[in-house]
Amino acid sequence: MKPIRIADAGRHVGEEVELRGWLYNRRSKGRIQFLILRDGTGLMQAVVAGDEVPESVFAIADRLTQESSVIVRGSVRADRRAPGGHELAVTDLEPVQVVEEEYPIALKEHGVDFLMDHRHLWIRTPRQAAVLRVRAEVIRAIREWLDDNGFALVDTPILTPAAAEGTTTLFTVDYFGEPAYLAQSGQLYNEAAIMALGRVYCFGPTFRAEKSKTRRHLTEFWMVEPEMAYCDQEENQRVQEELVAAVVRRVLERRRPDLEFLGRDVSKLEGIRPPFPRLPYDEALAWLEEQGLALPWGEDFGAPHETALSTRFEQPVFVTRYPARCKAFYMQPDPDRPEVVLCADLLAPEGYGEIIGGSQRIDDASLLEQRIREHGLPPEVFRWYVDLRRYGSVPHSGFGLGVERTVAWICGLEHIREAIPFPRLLHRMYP
RNA sequence: UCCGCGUUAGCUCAAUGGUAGAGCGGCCGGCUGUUAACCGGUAGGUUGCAGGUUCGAGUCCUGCACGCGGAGCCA
Repeated sequence: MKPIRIADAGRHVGEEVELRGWLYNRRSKGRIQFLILRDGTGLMQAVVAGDEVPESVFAIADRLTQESSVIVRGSVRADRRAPGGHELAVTDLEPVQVVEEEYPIALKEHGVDFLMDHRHLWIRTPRQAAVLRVRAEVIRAIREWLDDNGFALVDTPILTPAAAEGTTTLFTVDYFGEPAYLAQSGQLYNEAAIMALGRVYCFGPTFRAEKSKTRRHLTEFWMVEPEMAYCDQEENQRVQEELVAAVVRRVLERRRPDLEFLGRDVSKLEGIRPPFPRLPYDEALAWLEEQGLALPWGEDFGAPHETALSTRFEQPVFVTRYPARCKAFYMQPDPDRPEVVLCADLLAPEGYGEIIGGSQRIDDASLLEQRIREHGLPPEVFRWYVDLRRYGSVPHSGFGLGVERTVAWICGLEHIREAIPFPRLLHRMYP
């Protein structure tokens, strides 16, 4: 008998098939039982009718408990009463492991802390599984778009000798008696790699030891960082908007049922289309002041400012040309206004806020050395980085896109912690 | 690190300073179209920890631990 997956059940109406999965729920009504099965691709109801199966099969069904693993055989039929429109008329049941203990996660509301303690089981629930499928599609879409547009994947190190930006707190590890740090960015290495390969990206976990307690922060998160030689900030932003639009389009194409299950208003995503609006920092500041959120020039936006800006447009918005003093040391000054840098943060709409930070990088060796000094960074650690400006330096740009923030936006999640299978938070390392 | 809130049954939550309860889940029973099914029965507690006030503390006070929400920082 042919094993099928629930997502494909609609193509097998009238056929005898086999489903291999887990019991999500069981509703028993005397001599008829409704087994709600899940297999990772979806949910499907299997009907065990007392007058259609042997007593032994009915008894097995009666003993099945929540999350027991089971193989079910029967014929697929359309039925309006079934969730999803079709169901399995069971002829045979093969329990693989019957859960003997009480399953911790009831099909009722639970608190976040309890669910996070049981994250290894929580991910089985339809909502969490839908988010994880969307996440997988987001990552696949990013990689495909970059691969198809001339970017080479370059894997940058996780263990690094020093801070990339000198600002954020890093996790320290013992490296044979010497301190080493978990990478918070692959960008600096990417800048070396583009001089070899032209356009590259790294895609991996990054680590920030910041004691952040917000819905937008994890201590371990995934970031894709494209970097491009012979590329100015204008082109950098065009690449960003094309990539983001392509990812949204792809998720709508392939994971629309998951988005709808999550209750996402997909019309908002369907409207995402480049070009995205550009908003210079100075104009953003003026607009924020009108909104009663005044900020002195030179300050970076706080959470309320970012949220306000990201609800102003239907599209993601580029906030450009920040003051140099609130940005990283490697950013290229605007030749017309050296007090601002050629950079942009991309803020997702609907209040989601920053999903990308990008900039044109300094390509002059002596200016870069000056900035390293000004930021109090150890010059010897950055020697190789300055070298890149000595041997065939070119204008170049790049950006970093936060995977979990992007997934949270696309799925419409309240909190970033549901956008990664096993989140690492300030007070959470388990499971 | 700062501000605010919280911690009572497996889970979600009630309980004027006066006998610790409900719903869900578990277990037993009933029901042939359920939709987080429903109906009846039943078991289940060191009220986060340590002190204090009081005739009496889940409730008031002090300290601690843990968590949640937000801020700062950032993707």
